[in-house]
Amino acid sequence: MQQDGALRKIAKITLVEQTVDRVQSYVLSRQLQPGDTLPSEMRLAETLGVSRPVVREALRTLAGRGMLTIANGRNAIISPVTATALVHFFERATQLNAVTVRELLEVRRGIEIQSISLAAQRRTDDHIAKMNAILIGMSDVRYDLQLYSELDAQLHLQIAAASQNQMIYYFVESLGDALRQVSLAGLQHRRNRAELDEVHDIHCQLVQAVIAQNSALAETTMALHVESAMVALRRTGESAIMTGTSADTTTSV
Amino acid sequence: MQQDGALRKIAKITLVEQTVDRVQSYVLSRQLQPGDTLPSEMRLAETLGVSRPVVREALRTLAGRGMLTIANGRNAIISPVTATALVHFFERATQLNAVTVRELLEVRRGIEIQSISLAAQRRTDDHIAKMNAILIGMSDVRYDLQLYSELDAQLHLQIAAASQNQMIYYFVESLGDALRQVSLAGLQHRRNRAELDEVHDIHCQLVQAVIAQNSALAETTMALHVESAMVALRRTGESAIMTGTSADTTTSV
DNA sequence: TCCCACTAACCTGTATGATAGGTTTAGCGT
DNA sequence: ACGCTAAACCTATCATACAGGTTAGTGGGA
Repeated sequence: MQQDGALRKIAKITLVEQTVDRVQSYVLSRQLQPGDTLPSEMRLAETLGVSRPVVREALRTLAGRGMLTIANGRNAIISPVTATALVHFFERATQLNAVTVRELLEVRRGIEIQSISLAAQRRTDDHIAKMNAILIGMSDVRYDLQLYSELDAQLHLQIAAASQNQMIYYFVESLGDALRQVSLAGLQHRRNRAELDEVHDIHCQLVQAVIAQNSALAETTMALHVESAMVALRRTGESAIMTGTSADTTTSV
Repeated sequence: MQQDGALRKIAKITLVEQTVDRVQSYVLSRQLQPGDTLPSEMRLAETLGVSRPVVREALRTLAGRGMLTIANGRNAIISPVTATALVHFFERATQLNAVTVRELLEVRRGIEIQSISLAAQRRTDDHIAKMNAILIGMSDVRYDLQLYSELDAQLHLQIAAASQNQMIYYFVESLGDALRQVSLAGLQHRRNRAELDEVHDIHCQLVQAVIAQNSALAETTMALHVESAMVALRRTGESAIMTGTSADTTTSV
């Protein structure tokens, strides 16, 4: 009786998983858009011939993937595409140490260069205005690391917006999130004023290149910018390895 | 009456959502690694003071995010980080037309350039050997679009492997997946032999640059390569817009 | 002594039924 | 015509039960 397990395994997709697929097909076949609602759990259960708990678990799975929003009293709603799935992904990768901060920064380098390259080609006057506004704010808080890094993130987002590429925007958003959590605190502590001025100067150059629609210059400047972050990280990485973990006094005295 | 909505929203986190967070904290606090198991649903339910269905729905949510694997008879298992979450994300973005193929290709451009740049710096002889093996295979099937594109994907993956950056590998993997589904069929149909030879030639140049550890050359060559794909896409995009929702496997009744 | 088959304990998969509480809508009253 | 309320609908959660998969221990046979 156990030997047909090999065959069974193929056929042995659980009801919940089948339901996940079928709900997904339902959404796809009707071309449901963000904001549209699914039928109620009871109706889905009847239609698909399964019990309500099975439907609920399937919906939770899809909600976990970022496809649905579930709330009390309302039918499930199709979610718009957002960066949350990416945020979860990066969060998890860093928490498991499956991926190092260095690796994230390298990805960021590729994305940000592409981002500013497109931004230089496609930016509108409106984008420029917003970037300049952010730059002015940055100059004001230039020596407040907390506030500055906040505006720094906004500037990079604005550049991504100017790239007219939604996907790039999501990546810049989620990568910024992941990197802030992982390394920013430790990273920025050991910067003196000269270095901070230099960083701000590069930010100005970035915007200048975008204004001038000089995408080659924008790319190289951005490369410089990200690489300086990598260097700073390497510097901190040597002394302050994982302040968060156990109080293990390594014997490397 | 609507004003307390803000307050309500804070207090009104469902038990399932709380349980999601608490299970996640549990995993984090114990530093559970891929392959490790969670306590049984019953034990979790007791520990957290909720019913088993609530625990199950929370676990399904986390499984949807790619954090857990759930199977019959076994406790839930911590999943390794894989590209599946990214695949779902890209799949959904393209299905909703929230993102165009052009946008995906632009992201790919940034990632692949970074990928090959690092590959040129870090590749080992073993990587080179595998790339050459793939190139030979490609040459053999040079005019069979189906087989060629398969090896093409493998080559790009091998380059990503040589970059020694796991995250980049995931991106190359999932972007390849998304782009294959969306555009490859239509895209490659209108290529004649001369163009195919040209494409193959560029592939050879890519590997040459990696071998020579010339990362600048590798970057520009890759830029060329991806941009030619963009041009080809634009060409097909004009006539064959959205072969789109193929009525594929809507199998089970 | 060693190996294998079998069973018992544990676990997830799924269904049913019930109740509490949030949302929406239609109807009622002014 | 407008506002309010109540009914209808829906999700959230719980308790319970049983079927079927997995694993480990146990006892018997070679």
